[in-house]
Amino acid sequence: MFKYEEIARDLHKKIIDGTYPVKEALPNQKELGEEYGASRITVQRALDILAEKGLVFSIQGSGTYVKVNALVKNIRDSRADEYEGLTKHMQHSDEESISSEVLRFVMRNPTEEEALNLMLEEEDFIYDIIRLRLLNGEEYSIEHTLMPIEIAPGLNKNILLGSIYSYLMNELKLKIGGSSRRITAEQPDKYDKKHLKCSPEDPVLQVEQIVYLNDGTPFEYSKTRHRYDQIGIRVVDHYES
Amino acid sequence: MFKYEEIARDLHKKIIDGTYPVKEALPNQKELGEEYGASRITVQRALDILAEKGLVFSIQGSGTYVKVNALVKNIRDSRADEYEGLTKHMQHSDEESISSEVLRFVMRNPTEEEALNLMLEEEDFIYDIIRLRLLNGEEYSIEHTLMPIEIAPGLNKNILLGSIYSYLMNELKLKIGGSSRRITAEQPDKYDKKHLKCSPEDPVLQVEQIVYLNDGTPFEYSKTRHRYDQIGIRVVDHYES
DNA sequence: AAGTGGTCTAGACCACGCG
DNA sequence: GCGTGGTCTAGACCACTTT
Repeated sequence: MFKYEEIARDLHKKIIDGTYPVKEALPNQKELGEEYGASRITVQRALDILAEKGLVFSIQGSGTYVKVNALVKNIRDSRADEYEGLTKHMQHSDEESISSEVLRFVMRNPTEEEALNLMLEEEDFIYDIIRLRLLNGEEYSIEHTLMPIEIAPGLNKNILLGSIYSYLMNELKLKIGGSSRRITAEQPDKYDKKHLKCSPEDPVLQVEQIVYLNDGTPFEYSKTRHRYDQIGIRVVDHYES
Repeated sequence: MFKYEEIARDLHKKIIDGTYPVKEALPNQKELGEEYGASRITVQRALDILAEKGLVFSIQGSGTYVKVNALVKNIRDSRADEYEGLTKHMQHSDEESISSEVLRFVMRNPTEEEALNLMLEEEDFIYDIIRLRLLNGEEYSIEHTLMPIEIAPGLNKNILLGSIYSYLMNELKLKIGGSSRRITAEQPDKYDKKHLKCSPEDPVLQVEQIVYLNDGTPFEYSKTRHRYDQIGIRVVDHYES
């Protein structure tokens, strides 16, 4: 725990408990430095963190102020973030149970387009996985996942029944660096009708994504189709002034 | 233009032109400092910017490396960002023309839920605006926008025919601080069928959003419904290691 | 043990908002 | 003009990786 983190955490706390009320200015950087026994630069780093979280904003020549929606942010503190299929979303609520049904699990060569997306050659091998995801036993989404074998050797059906991600992160110690997603509404195809029990009028919310490791290597190209009445996707942005 | 920005820009250029190839380490911070006549801290700030953009990553004790997807990022350099209706998206392509049809433009009090979302009292007044957006004369989306009168006085039908945002930013000098969106797929309702010419099987991609000013004041609560075959929403994330 | 990035300081100057 | 935040420096120590 570094000093700038401690300061940020303490300021965050004081914003929530009302010590520094909404719309009001914080003490200036020099004063905060004295209060925490830190240099002004270190205080600035702490304030940068709070600005990143959307809690405060600074005006040069004037001061640093608490945003009027700072207390709302506290309810759901996140940036445009975490999608990664279903598993993580649900881990908060204990009541809900997730299970998977593996509809396909094969290895093959990628098509030209797939090779491009995963930065592979067409001679390389990938897993081709289709899973039906169930929430409390109810059809929820179909995940079609392509993954280079080289990155995730030893994938097996047992892992597919749980979370691929926790295998990659906890067992293989891979670090996820980011993702690029495209979200669309689609008409249901025959698989959606069969497995998600969609009627022809039930739209599907599709998330097409490429997920990258920390060093930028793409390791997953997937399309997930959700029943429209089961999910929405939340995105929170902060623009820098 | 600050020194750390110049350094970041120059390094960015050198990554793109191959001076610093993908997967390779950059010179260390001390050397970069000497090269640019800057202190190590300043170099670090420049590297932070590149890391934020997803171009490089650092390993303590080892070095700073170019991400293997750095060159791809260059194609579309953006964070999870800019949605704001239609206007901005399209301003790149000169061929396309956007027009609007104002279906509703009234003032009224907010409901309890709307007041909550816009941080208003139920006695305050809001604009209630519905616009049909056309791309090259073709139905594209329906935007339903609620906006506090106090923040955007003087809104008129002429402005609605163009971009509300450019009025707010250029005329009223407001600064946008961020947004919170929820993206869902929906069945078409009767308005979608009428104005977007949706058949009962044509899904709608809905974006519900609250947009905030720089100081955190919510100034727009809107729901935009798009024809599913006209748009997808792109989201790009970077996770901090 | 040597080299690298991460944190931190004290002090300086500048740009900007505000009265 | 004063006070504020924004940038920048030189130098220090620490944590970590690599050899």
